[in-house]
Amino acid sequence: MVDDDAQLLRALRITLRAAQYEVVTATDGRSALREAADTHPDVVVLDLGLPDLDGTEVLAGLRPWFTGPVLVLSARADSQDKVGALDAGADDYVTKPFDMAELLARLRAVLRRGASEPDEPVVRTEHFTVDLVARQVTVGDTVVRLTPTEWGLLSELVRAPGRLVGQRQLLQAVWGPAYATETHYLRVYLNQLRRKLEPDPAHPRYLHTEPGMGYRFTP
Amino acid sequence: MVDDDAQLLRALRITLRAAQYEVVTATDGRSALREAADTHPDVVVLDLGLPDLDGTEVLAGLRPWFTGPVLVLSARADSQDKVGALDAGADDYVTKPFDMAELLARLRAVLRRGASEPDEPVVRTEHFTVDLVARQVTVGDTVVRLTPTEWGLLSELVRAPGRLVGQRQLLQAVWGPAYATETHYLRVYLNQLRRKLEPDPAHPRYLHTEPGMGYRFTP
DNA sequence: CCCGGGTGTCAAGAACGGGTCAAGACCGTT
DNA sequence: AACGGTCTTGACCCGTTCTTGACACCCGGG
Repeated sequence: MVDDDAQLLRALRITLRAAQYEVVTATDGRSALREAADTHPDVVVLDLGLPDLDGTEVLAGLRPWFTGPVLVLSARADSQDKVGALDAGADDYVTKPFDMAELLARLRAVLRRGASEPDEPVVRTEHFTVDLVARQVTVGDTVVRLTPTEWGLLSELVRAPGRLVGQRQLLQAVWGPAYATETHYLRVYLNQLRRKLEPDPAHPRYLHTEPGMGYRFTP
Repeated sequence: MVDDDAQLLRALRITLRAAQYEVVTATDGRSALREAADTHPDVVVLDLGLPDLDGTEVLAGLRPWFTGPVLVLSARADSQDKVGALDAGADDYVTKPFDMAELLARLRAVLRRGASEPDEPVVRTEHFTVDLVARQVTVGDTVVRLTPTEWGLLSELVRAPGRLVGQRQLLQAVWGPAYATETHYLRVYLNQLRRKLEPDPAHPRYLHTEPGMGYRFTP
């Protein structure tokens, strides 16, 4: 739970405890990010109005590696704000003041969607490591520079280790919904990624192609 | 999209079409359930105020088999109603009147979470395993590559363990409605699947033929 | 005994999708 | 205005996959 209002924090903590949740709190953005990285929570409840960082910045800091649900609280009811937060990675947006029973129900709803994988901020293989938080890739001991597009593609694949990611899904995530059929882009950029990361780019060991379906990162 | 207000339905359809969604509509609960079963949508937007069935009844009819997200619309802002709908399996709850941009953002948010399946997504037999989420098939210890068509066929069969799946149903699901009579395809691809999966392809143990009817996967 | 519907099996050409390279378009910076 | 990096687009070759046709088989009924 991240909120700068100690009053509200206390009330929430009591209610959530009573509902059998374990609660960790933070009152500003920086400590929120630190706590999240330390405790690996199942869900984050985040107030947008924080003293140090903007709420969306916290969201942006969380999202590269945190795959669990984030429920945003905010005093602002403007739909601009809602769209911004949701597109920044929030799973739900509740405006203050809110009904406690509704918040709990929404928490149950987002948690129901599976708290599946344990989140790892850093993905390692024998040949390279991908640091989702620092946005940095290391091959052997040397840091490799990736372009924004290359990074977007790689992080999308690396976040689903072993799972097949459909080409449509990749295109929509990296380029946007309008590019869902531009499969050519994928070939070009996968090629570049393999040349930068694979020990033998011609015979990929980590970034596999599943013809007609998509691509798969195999750790 | 399920709503009895034709006006709203039309507006939504236009907006969603523009955003590259394919839209199927229904104006009452019963036809909504029928359409959903026929078209297997990725997401359902459901108005709670319907002429025939109560919205929660539709939700209850959907949830036993529909694993995708359901976004509920309602004129009622009471938090009792919200809690009820969310606990009945809704993924989000939006009160009318709503801002279109917000609805789209919430749609993106629930779709981003993907079609996570609550039931066991891995089907195992003594000789091979089918991981429906990772889209991977393993025979013994080795991973077997399937073509898109082979995978489509296999997943359709494996999703109904022990049950007979009609030829027409298979063809429509994998090749599309226009191919409902091309039973030859089934023979060719079942043959390939058996050669890849069965211990003795000539005497299938898992992928059985029911002459004149269809095929059956027996775990 | 033959016949016909439905099935299993094989193979070949066509169609498709993928890898690769490089030139041009685009963008922000200097 | 020039520059560097990045993204988009086009062209080519290649392997795979899909489609289609041919033929053998099994099994019941005439």
